[in-house]
Amino acid sequence: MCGLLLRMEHLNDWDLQAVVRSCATFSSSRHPQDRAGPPPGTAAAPVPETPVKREPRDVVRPASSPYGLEYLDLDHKPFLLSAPSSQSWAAVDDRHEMMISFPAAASTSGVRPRVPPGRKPGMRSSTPRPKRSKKSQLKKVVCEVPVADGGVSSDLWAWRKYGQKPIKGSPYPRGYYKCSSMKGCMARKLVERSPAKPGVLVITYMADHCHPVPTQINALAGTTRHKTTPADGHAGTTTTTSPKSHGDAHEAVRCDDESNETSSMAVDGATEDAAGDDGGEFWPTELDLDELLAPVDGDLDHVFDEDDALGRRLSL
DNA sequence: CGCTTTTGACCAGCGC
DNA sequence: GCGCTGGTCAAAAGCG
Repeated sequence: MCGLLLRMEHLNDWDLQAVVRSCATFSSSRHPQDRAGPPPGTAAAPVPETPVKREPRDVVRPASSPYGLEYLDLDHKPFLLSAPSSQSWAAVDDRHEMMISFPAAASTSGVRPRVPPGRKPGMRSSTPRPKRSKKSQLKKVVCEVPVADGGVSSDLWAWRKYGQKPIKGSPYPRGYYKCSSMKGCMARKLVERSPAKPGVLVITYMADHCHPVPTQINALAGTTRHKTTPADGHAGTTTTTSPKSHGDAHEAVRCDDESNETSSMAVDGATEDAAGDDGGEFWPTELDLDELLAPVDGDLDHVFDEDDALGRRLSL
């Protein structure tokens, strides 16, 4: 890969950490020595006052936030980061892209408030869902990851699939995932194959997590599935939060074609395993962006030159 | 037993 | 206003 492409636009108050963390994760997990240091992470992950309580949108995270977002030009035009192909991340051979888009009108979280559980059949009308934010206003982060990448670009979070829909114009269905790391977490992600590039998975993250990155793999998840549905680019969803293998993150990363079909926890678990190396701390949270971006530092000029081309890449 | 995925139905936004 | 489409819910079934 090495091409960690990071594109951001319309940055405002949305919590980017989860997203950034997501992308940071794969790179760090791919790069043993880079994350040799103590996961940085630790406590940096903002711990919500209550597990399910969302952090107020207007809360400004300290500049010293885990990923040092201050490195990013959050207030200006979109930019993108990419690592030179000469990168030492030999294991990563494909390009990852990420686009963060924010609506001018920060629709709260971009995702409607959680609907009280227990909706009864036929009672939907009695418990109207809050109006869904306009699609155009959803705050999204889009990552393109090569299918062959095994979903490494996935994240530390545990996701539970809650739906799948065929998408018009695309031969591949789109899978809908919610964060299952913690109940009440509104984080979601959509996974689908790019119609134009079947070898690329487009992962769209929406909303942010209301909890720190799970250290030990998700307590809520307990199963691992490996299914294959060759036809659609989505099935094969692998959900995993295997509570084992802490410390073998890299070996644990699956790259076989099957597991990488979709998001997943197989990968997530792998990265989580990495987190486990530190003894239960939220490792990624303090991942220093310097470290993360070090590989691309010298190439930013080059990257910016490509901005134009990238601007054409993803549009939601 | 607790979690997941699957799947059909419902709901709401958007375009015409 | 209507139809299409995408997003979500929740029951059912499967897995460890």
